Amino acid sequence: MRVSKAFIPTVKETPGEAEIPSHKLMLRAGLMRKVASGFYEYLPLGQRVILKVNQIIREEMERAGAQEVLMPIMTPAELWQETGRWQKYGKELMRVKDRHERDYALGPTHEEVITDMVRRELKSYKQLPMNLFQIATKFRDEVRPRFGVMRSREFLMKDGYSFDVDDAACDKTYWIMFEAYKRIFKRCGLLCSPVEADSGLIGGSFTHEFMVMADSGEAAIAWCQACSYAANMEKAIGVPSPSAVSQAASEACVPVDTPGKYTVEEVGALLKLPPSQFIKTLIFLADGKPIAVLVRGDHEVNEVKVQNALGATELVLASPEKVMEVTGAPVGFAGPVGLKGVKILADNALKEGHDYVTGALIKDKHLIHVEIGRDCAAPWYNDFRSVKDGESCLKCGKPLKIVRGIEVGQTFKLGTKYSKSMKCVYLGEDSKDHEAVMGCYGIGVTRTVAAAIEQHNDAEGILWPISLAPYQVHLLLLNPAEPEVAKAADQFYEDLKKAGYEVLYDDRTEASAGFKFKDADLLGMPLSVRVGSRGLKEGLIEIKRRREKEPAKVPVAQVLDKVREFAAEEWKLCTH
RNA sequence: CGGGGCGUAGCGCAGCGGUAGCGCACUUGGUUUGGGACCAAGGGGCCGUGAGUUCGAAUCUCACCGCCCCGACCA
Repeated sequence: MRVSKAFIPTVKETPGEAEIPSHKLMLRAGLMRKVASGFYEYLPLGQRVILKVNQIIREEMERAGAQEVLMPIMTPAELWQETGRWQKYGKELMRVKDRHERDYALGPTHEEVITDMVRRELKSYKQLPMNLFQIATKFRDEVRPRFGVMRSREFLMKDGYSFDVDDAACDKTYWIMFEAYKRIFKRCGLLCSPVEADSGLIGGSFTHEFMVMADSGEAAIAWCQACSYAANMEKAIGVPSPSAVSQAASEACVPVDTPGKYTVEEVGALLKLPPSQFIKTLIFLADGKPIAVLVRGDHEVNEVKVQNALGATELVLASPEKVMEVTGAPVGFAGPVGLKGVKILADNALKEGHDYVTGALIKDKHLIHVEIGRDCAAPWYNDFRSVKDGESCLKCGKPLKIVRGIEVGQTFKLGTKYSKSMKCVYLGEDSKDHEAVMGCYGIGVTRTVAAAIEQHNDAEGILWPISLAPYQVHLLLLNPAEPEVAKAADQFYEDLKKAGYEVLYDDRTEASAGFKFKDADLLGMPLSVRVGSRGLKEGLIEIKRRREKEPAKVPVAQVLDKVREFAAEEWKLCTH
């Protein structure tokens, strides 16, 4: 494509609305424009990247035995009512009425539609397994769209659904999809890790989120580089640092004055004791009932873990008034000793330690020499805290890092949740009806594009992995006014195309060399070929990799070989 | 939905009671041409919308709309 004829509106200044690198660069490089909050239009360059991601997904899904279908974006309310999600989904489900006042939802995901489709055709176990996917526009009326295409209301998603005869067969399919996902993201040139996660609204028995590591990510992950253990903070388990005191206190537990000191830090400073010798006591309301959660002074309560352990639907921190009512003291002086009438949960890390300090349930007093089990009843121990950065990995003992990640895909084993409520059954070998066992597998296509930029950019612009780059080679004609230079560049354009490369040819006569360099850095094609009078005089052409600072200068006759060599190196980074 | 901020030229911004401005971009002519060139001449605005206050409103007041950020929420 000649730049002189292309629709690639690059922008020098950063639009004010953009916050994170991918959003800024997608606007600046002319990949997309915003139409309204949460809606974007993709310009030619953006669309080319999307098509590349789609193609990789198609190839890997087909390799894994899935078949492509296409479902409507408008879905009838009755299907959602069958599974109860018409009520449960909330405002995110975009509801619309047609001219006959009939209710529909714009599909945010398609479990109901696909289950309906399959149940109408599924008769015998001989038709299973069945694994179907589509790449289609999804609509979710997000509370707060942000970060450009990272969290938009309309977006492109690959969603796949599998149907198997039983649990074991579903597991097998799940792991085939899991492997396919790893291949897809590797081929997209992304550093991506599957993490154990919570299953949320879709429900089901187990699930992985595929996270692209990037500082701007919305989710925190505990990650071990040594053994590649990775888990969502809601699930992650680490080995805590040793307790401050390992021997039981011989003295009896006694109150001390701590006037005006509420926090672990303040009381610790006053008593000259480390935070890890404290028991931090937080009062929560679980479905309205007060509970106390104990963690070590240097740890934080993980509310999702508490909520899941209790099986509660709602967990909120108690108000100061409620704390007063439950503990008999203001916030800051709660403790397990003498605490009556509430269920007490304690984090596992507290089990090992001794001689603790904790609130005395009296204003301005704390207790020292506290022994759990001696001074108060043994609580319900479980994992109730968040992993801390630098803690040891449970699997290999190496330090865990807390990193941020962008969720680009998720795999769920659904079980029979949908096939049961929607009666998606087949006749088994035993001549009886059985519910199909389902899995579902999503990839945010447009989000993957943003994540790729998030992971591959510098101060000048994008650095596309060659597998996603809109064009593999950016050819720059530096001196368009000089006929012999222009002629040479034109020839390279033809030769490179003939050699099978996708070439963006900056043939503009009005743009200066410097302008073209800046545009090339911004657009981020992995390779650029620079044809100028300076080099041409000596018979040399510059070939520059976007990731390298300096170009290679090669004789005219060797340009294609050098391009081939560099391209091969780039492809190695995107090969599974 | 709570808190904060912003709406002025295509983009980035200034102006904050008295004739609507700057930089970039755009058009024309000329000179340039290896890291976002220079000179000259131009075009482009219901100052988000509506109501008020005022002799006079981009500027003050109120309401509404839109957008952005933080939070709650999130396959």
